[in-house]
Amino acid sequence: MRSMPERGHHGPTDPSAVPARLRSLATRLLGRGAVHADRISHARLTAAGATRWQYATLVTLRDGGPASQSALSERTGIHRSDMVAVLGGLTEAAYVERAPDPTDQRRNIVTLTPAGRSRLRTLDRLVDQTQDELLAPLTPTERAELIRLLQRIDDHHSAR
Amino acid sequence: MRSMPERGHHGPTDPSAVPARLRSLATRLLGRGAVHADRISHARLTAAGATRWQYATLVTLRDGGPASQSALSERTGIHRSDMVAVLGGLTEAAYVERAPDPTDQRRNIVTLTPAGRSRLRTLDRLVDQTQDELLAPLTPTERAELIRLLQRIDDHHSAR
DNA sequence: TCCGAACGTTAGGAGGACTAACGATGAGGA
DNA sequence: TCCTCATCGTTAGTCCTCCTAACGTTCGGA
Repeated sequence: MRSMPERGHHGPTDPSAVPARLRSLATRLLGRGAVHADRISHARLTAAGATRWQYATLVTLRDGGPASQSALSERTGIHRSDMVAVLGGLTEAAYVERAPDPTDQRRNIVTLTPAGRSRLRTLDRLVDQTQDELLAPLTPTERAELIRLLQRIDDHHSAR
Repeated sequence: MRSMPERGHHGPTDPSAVPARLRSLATRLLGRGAVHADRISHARLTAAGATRWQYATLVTLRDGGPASQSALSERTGIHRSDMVAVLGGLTEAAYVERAPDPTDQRRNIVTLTPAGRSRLRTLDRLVDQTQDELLAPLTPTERAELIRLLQRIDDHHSAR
């Protein structure tokens, strides 16, 4: 059924073998955390035939209503050159409609379809599961604290 | 001087435009945090002609003494197929020596040279600066807490 | 009217994390 | 002892994400 190689799992098997200096580097921990997060969400989403970028785009359309591609790009953080293919896939699946903006010929207006809205509800549940799997070792309080700290870092480095 | 394109900075300029649902996803925050971390450490390290992988390898040698390539791979989390090139670069710069293990012809024994040890001291300072730049918006207590939580996640998902 | 900016699009590159496969070597069991 | 299987270093190549460069079109301000 699956032709592509399973996304594997290398990395250290024995965490205690990792030098303390490396183990406590925030840059390294974030990188490794992202790898775990990728592995988990990629697995769940591809099993449903979706991608992270598609999900982010659908959420943004539900949240902010119809928008141009560059607005979607800005809000999702997905590069506008990558957004093209994302919307291509979503349009093909009829989760989204792409029409020229009558007031500005340069823009497309992207709209969420009912099918897209329904699809999004499915993906919402899937994404909730990925959060749970990723944060499994943390208590609810710790999860909230982690998210808060990560938001602060993201906001700081995204600003300007 | 630099022939390669500067690693830019796209992403949302206005964080408030990002849907709340996306903004609070741990998977997304980790991904974005890793991007910021990458940008910062990549910038500082390439300016010094080094890479993250080289640094991790040097640290591991200082911490655990001479080791085979597969041991280094295990301890750093760098894939053994990538370790080849890392050690190639370090050997060429004479920061490291690679000699066949007399007790096991399959292995190489990698040793840190005095030059490598000195190089490592320079990089240590650089890496400290990257941590500081990345974690700038957090207090010392928050930094420690973030690191602790990220370690828990990494340990959990790295185990077995 | 002209110039510069914005928009969507295509092509492509860098870097990280892998898989697959190879030859050589080692170790354990029949 | 012989055979089998695992391990080691190595090469080649894949996938994904993030990002640059350039293009033609369209808009808007001086």
